[in-house]
Amino acid sequence: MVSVFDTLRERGFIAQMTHEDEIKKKLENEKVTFYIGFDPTADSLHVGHFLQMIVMAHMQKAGHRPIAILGGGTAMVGDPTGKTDMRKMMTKEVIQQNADNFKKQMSKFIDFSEDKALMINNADWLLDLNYVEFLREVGVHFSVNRMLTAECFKSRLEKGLSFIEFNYMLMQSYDFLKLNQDYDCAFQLGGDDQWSNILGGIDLIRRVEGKEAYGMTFTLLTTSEGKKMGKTEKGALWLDADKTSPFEFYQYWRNVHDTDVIKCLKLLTFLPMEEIEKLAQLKDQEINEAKKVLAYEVTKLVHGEEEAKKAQQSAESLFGKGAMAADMPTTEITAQALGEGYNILNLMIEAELIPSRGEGRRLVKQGGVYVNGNRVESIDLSITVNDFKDNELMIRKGKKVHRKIILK
RNA sequence: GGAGGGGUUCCCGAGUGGCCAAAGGGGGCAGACUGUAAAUCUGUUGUCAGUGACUUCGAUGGUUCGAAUCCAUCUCCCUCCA
Repeated sequence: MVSVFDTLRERGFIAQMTHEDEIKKKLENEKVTFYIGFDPTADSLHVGHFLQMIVMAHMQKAGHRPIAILGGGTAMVGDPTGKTDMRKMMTKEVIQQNADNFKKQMSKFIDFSEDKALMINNADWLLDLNYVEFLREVGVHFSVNRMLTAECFKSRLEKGLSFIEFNYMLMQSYDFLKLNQDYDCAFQLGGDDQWSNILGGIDLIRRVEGKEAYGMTFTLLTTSEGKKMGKTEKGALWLDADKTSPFEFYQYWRNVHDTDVIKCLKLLTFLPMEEIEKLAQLKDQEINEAKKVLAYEVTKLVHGEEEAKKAQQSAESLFGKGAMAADMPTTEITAQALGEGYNILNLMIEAELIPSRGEGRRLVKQGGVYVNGNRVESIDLSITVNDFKDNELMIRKGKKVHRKIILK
């Protein structure tokens, strides 16, 4: 039996940890309660969160108990880590709404039944804190001098750091202390950018409770060029099917860089290592096979097997044979609106393929627009009923962006 | 509270009365090359329109034939001093 510790290490999750030997031993011999925090700053989880949930799932499988902390309280303040600008302040209501969405999505990956995992909102204790008491209980234990030397604040000192954000570290540390007291949780995990915040909590527990606590961070999901992964032209890659369709989601992973495929397979899927090793042997064109596996597996985890299959089929017929795909972004148009003929540019605007007619003109001029597989030569092209086959029409922009128009 | 500096198109950043829809870079988009990859090269990047019109340079008013550029007020940000 392989321990979770070895699994995490083998798959390349671990970035830093506080006490390697103790952590390893504990994970192998005890049932450990650990926690990861999620700040509800958007209305859906994204890929960064996904990685954290995979870790939780690995840990849960090994018999440990995860606590997912929803940062309903901390999100009120805003984590300055990795941000170059001050965050927008969010209202209580928005944060609450986001937290609810998170909860729903998270339940897909983690088993919260029978106390196997907990989900707690830190707003429960943070919002009611008394300022002076908090300062006396928690504030005393923090040295401003030392905080300022932390990497996460350093960069912000040049751009400006407000007092509210400066306090983020104290609040997260307090979370850890609270969980340690109430749930006997002595182990915090997080993305590598959370390292200093985690250390803050460990320090606080040691000072207040005289107990040892542990921390571990994981590799941030970055491309080989060091950029954050999960960004698309529309912003983040969301786990919510309404915000990022399963097809788009699939395509994102289908198109990752060669150099990132294996890393992603290890981090984002539960495929056994032997299988991944095999895929790692592939060269050049064959790497596409590994990408297909990656895209399918990740989509399956997030959207379910059925959606993953659909996305895969769409992709194959689209890029493979050129046949009609069953599932891809569609736009409906009525025969009445179509009338005597609909200008191609207007149709593309209607289908949200282009933001303006100017953009459309450019695309056509440069030969980047196709209707039913034929390049559009003129911006005056008029689409009529005759262009539809079985009431369907395909418009393609560039090589990868497709839209199906349905005649009603 | 005092002194100074600044807010330019998606981002960074030039521009200090007409030649400015505004240099340059980044990013985006398309084409070529490919493996639905990367790198590279080319084109393009305010809106509408067949070369012209309209809206834009923190906000509002003013000076002027003409303002991103000058003046006034407001607003936000930064630096130094307290």
